[in-house]
Amino acid sequence: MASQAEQTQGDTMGKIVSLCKRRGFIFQSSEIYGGLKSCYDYGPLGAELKRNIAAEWWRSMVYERDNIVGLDASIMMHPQVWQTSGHLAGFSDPLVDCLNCKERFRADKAPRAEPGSHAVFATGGKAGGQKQSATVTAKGYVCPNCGSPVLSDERQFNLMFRTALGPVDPLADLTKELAGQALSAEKIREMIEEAVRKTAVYLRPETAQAMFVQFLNVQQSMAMKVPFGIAQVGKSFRNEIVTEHFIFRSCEFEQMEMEFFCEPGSQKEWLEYWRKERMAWYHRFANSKDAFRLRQHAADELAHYSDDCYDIEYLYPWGWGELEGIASRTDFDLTRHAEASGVKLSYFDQQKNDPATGKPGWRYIPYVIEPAAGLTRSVLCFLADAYAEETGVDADGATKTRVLLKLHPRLAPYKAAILPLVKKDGQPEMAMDLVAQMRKLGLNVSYDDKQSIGKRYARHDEIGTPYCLTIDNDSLKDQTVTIRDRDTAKQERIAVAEAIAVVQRRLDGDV
RNA sequence: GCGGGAAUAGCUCAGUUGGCUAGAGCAUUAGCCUUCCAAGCUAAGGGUCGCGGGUUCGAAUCCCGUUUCCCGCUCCA
Repeated sequence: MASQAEQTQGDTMGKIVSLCKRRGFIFQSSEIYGGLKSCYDYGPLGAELKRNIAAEWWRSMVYERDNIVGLDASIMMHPQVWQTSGHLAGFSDPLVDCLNCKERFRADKAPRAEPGSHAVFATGGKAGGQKQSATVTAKGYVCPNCGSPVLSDERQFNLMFRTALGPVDPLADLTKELAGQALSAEKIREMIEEAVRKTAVYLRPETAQAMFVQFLNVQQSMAMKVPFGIAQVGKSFRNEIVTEHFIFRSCEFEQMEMEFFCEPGSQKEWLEYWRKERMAWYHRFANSKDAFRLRQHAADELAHYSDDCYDIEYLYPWGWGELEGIASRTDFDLTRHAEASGVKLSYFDQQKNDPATGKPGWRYIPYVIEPAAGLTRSVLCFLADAYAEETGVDADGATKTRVLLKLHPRLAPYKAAILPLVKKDGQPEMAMDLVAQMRKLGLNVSYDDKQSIGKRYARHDEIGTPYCLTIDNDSLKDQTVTIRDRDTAKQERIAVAEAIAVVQRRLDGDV
């Protein structure tokens, strides 16, 4: 439910949230029990919208290309995957945040310093900042990055959801062992951690790692030649500290990621290529092209594995926010997994000469460009982009506001609504016959004979149905219908067969 | 995680210093009527006022806790 604050602050977001609930797009999870933080359910129409977005992504990434194939990996993976990727740090080792340079580090690995002494560091943490000094606290260490002693508390901190694989309670034996023993909190913590770790598995915090781990299987089974990509759509889970903006930042979310493996040295041009491709994809389905922008990460903003990165940002109702990250991940992931697993995750190109030796045949670890899009965020983005209000005058001369979702026909839950003008005189029968014809063609259409024709038009405007085909008495005589366009509300009378063709053309046409 | 705000019917909201059986519009359902943009008539269903305690003769209203949402910090491998 939208709050007062949201209503007063510019209530586009509130209106979207309200429409989502009223029209069956998105509900809060477990609402009858008071709701569960940051969890949302996609209702009948939201499920369609999300599926359609994912299907269009898949079509443009996989079906329309020779060199990209799909993957649908398990959400739980071997814990070593997360050890290697670096996601696992923090469960057993307390982490500390530097309040000066924002570095997060392990307390036990930090440089020691005498408590009470003065530590000198640069403000902002990077070269060029002003020199400053502060007293080293009782912690007895400073930030490994900038040397500042101004630090957060030590915290057991991890964004991953941890669970146990196997039905045996990992704490059963430990409980017996601990009962009656007088141990320090640290010791108990350590013992619990050790017991839990034996059966611990994690819900993936990103889908990407599966593409790296299955790199060889995919490459060999499909005889892929570099450059090639592996695409995946699926759920990921992160224990976000702050969840916000409806479905924008939630602990359970859905990603559309593609790892594109290319020759070392070619990453810059591929990054450029994917940046353009992905922006064009959003533009193809959106009304407001200006609401999308590309933002390059600053050098100090880049993740440790990345040598360049762009975000595609969207102008959400509350401001610019991330929609997709397109990162140049170098050979970091494959190299790390190769080292940790002992499996050679490399590629051999017989056509090329090894640049180091000049001899025929080049074995290398591919570089990776990763366009990682948020499917959940795309749902919100396309809803916001489609939301429109038009003020007009109704039949009685009163001012009316028409709410409509100008969704691209490919994304719209229903491709058309088939409406008998009145519920008699054979009109419902003819309408249902038309519905059957269109469903046979694979079109998701809606039959609707509830209430007045005006209300039905309004309802379908609000859920983004691009066309309404209305059956009246003339339809029965000459096999015509009126076809109404959602965005213009204009109607014309055409033959039934032509109406079906119009709907199909918009779907097959210039998307 | 910190600070602030909010929660009354499916939606948007009223509800006075604590006081009658908690209301309205829209939406929903049934019937009638209707030949093109939220029409009309008749009737019906739907709320233990987010949840749990407390104060009181009496709580939607006051107090405490809690859940969820929003805003601002913070965080975001």
